[in-house]
Amino acid sequence: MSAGIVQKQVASAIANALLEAQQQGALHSTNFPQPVVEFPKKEEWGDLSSSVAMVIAKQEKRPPLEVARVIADQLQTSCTFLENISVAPPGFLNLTLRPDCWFSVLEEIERTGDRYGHSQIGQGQRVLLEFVSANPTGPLHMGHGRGAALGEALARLLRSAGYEVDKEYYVNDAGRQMKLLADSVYARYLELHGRVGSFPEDGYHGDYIKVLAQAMDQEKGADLLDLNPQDARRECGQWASQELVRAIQEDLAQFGVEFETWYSEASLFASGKIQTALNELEQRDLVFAQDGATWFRSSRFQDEKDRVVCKQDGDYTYLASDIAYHFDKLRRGYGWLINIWGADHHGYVPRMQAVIKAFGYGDDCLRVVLVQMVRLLRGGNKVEMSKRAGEFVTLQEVVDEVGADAAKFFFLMRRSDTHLEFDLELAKKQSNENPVYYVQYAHARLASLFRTAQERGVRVSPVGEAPLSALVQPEEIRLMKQLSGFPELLEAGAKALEPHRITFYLLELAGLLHVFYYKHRVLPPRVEDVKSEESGDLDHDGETNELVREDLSRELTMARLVLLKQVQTVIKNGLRLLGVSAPERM
RNA sequence: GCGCCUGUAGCUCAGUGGAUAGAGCACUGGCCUCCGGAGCCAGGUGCCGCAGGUUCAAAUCCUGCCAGGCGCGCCA
Repeated sequence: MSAGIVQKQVASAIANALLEAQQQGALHSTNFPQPVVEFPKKEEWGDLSSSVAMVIAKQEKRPPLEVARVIADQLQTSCTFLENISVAPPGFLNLTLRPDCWFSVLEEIERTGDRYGHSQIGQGQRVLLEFVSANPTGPLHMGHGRGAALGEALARLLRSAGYEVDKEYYVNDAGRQMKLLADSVYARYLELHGRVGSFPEDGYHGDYIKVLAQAMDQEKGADLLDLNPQDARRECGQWASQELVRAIQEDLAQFGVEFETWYSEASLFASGKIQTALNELEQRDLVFAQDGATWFRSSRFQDEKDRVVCKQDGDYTYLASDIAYHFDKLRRGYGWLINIWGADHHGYVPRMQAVIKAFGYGDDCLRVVLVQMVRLLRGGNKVEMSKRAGEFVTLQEVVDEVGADAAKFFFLMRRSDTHLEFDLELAKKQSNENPVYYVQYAHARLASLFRTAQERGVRVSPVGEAPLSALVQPEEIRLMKQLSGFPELLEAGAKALEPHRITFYLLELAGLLHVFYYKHRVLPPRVEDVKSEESGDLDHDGETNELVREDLSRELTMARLVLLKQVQTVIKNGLRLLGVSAPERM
């Protein structure tokens, strides 16, 4: 556990107060829940608040407000780090901490550095995260980009929470789609040699097929014309899918997404793993023959009906591959499988859950994260895409146009199960409309500050040596509070599989930083500035942007530099989890 | 017909049991002699789709309905 150390401290203080109150007869319950401590919505309500009084009111058989007062009295006497404590209807405990409580957060960040916020809730459990897994029948498009960004961020988030995550891409290099690809490429190849090939009815019409045929022609010349059509087609298919997989790998690498393994569907056939998995099911009496086909009894496991795994013509269905694939994942020792799928595959989820259960695993072993469609806009107008005609915006085009950072950040600004509007013009804008730059700018601004400090010979001291008691301004306290919430954010985000929470956190943190930075100075003015500035140091005041005086002592400079160093660390940590760069300059 | 997802400010969306529901954008007006103005400040908006229910407490949980999206193959 590494929920924010301040919250932890307060929670245990409340827990102690409950016990003490009970020993003194002020409370009667024998069992107390772990007190929940959270940031209240309004600053007037204090730094932290707890609802514990309302939770135990029932077992105490007293009104929540009365219970809250008892706890408050106990805390008042036993707790030294509280500046103020109050109760509010219907029974909240509102706590205001002494400012120096937050200093421990700065120490914690300095001590743990780029691991600040990490936890061990995953306990080293091995997770297989499968995502993208687009058929190697064409280039990746926008929707795949969303899945890719999500998967990469999720992997990093889960690793930060103590899971051992492997990322895997399942390559569908078998089956009907591959046959169509082979036929399409072969037809284009024949055209190159002046022969009229019959282009498959539902083949792939995109221009990239022609490009593939040309490339293959360059490499192999007219060799394929001598083969019988069946062998030639197979050759075309294998060659094309290899090329496409390589192109996909390049696209993803440029997008900053890499996989530990690329798992071939065809290898399941070649190695006999499909038959092995089906035999395993047969031993469990979960397959049967009917109408000349072989069926899996998925209805035993809350699927709506049984499913065919081997067709009348003897071919395996796609489900058969998936059964073998997931069986293999489990056999490789992963205790938790996470699949990121397009939302249009949601109907397939119960079937896959049935497979997991059929092999004797709990249904919590497989978690499917569904990703909704991306609606692409350009300056507010919808960009039409038609996969049929081979016209779609590829991931490559988007990355070329707006950059990998902006693309990833935009993909991760929404919960995965909501539709996403992606406006190319907005993502490109280098202005306040663009959230990516707002966060990155905060980081670059701090980097610049530290460069300037170094130029002027001002050293950033270790936290332990800094006069932190100089930090008393609301903007400073707010920053420290926000920093203290980072560990809890990562834990909760990992549990919920929701990396988008990090983007919102970073936008808030960047906002607090910008406000602070506007209102307060950190470095003393240069000597020549002081001479020309007879009226003394200027600074900005509380809730307005009017100029006011603020004495900038040496101590204050030191303390603020140390604070901002930790802010920079956390922004960098957050951006890294999203897979977005934290630039030193922009 | 059945199933899954979504419905929150003009727009795009946060918020999944807590207090008077938030942010960005858009709109209006202001702020740079100074560490990066890609920044800051001020201005107002809501039958939280509708109706019941559970609870001390519901945007959040349950039920029904309405609207939009997506599925429901011996396709992948």
